[in-house]
Amino acid sequence: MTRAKIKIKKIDNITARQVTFSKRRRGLFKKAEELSVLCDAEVGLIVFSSTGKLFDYSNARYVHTD
Amino acid sequence: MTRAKIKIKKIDNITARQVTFSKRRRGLFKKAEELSVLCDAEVGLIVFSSTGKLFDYSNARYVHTD
DNA sequence: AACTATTTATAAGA
DNA sequence: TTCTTATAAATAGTT
Repeated sequence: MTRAKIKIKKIDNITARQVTFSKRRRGLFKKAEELSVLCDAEVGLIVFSSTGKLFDYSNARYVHTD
Repeated sequence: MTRAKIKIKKIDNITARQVTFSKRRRGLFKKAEELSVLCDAEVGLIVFSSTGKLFDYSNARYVHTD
């Protein structure tokens, strides 16, 4: 996606994989929040890194329609 | 983000909001899948549009560590 | 639904 | 891990 185009396949090198995870995780959560705000949508996002660390986001509002 | 930079605030016009929702929802789900593949992460994503329509993604593998 | 000018995300490197 | 930067990707406004 930048200096060089990459293939979407598991990154073998552990260090490189962790670096990419940090960068893309941030981007993903940012996009998730933008979608919820711009479009008045409810979004829930859960990510576990390959080392088992949890990251999550939600803007859920508890609503019932009945 | 493109022809013009936008503010991240709720889009008032319903039609415009739906169009943006469709475009950005696709982008978000694509990014979610890319993260899971590239970084061997587990990702769960749930989105409800403002009209209550559900969209979800998960690559979860059921694992236990004990 | 397609187009395209621009913004944004990001791979590689420092 | 944080910054830089060149380039790929996403997307706002338009048609």
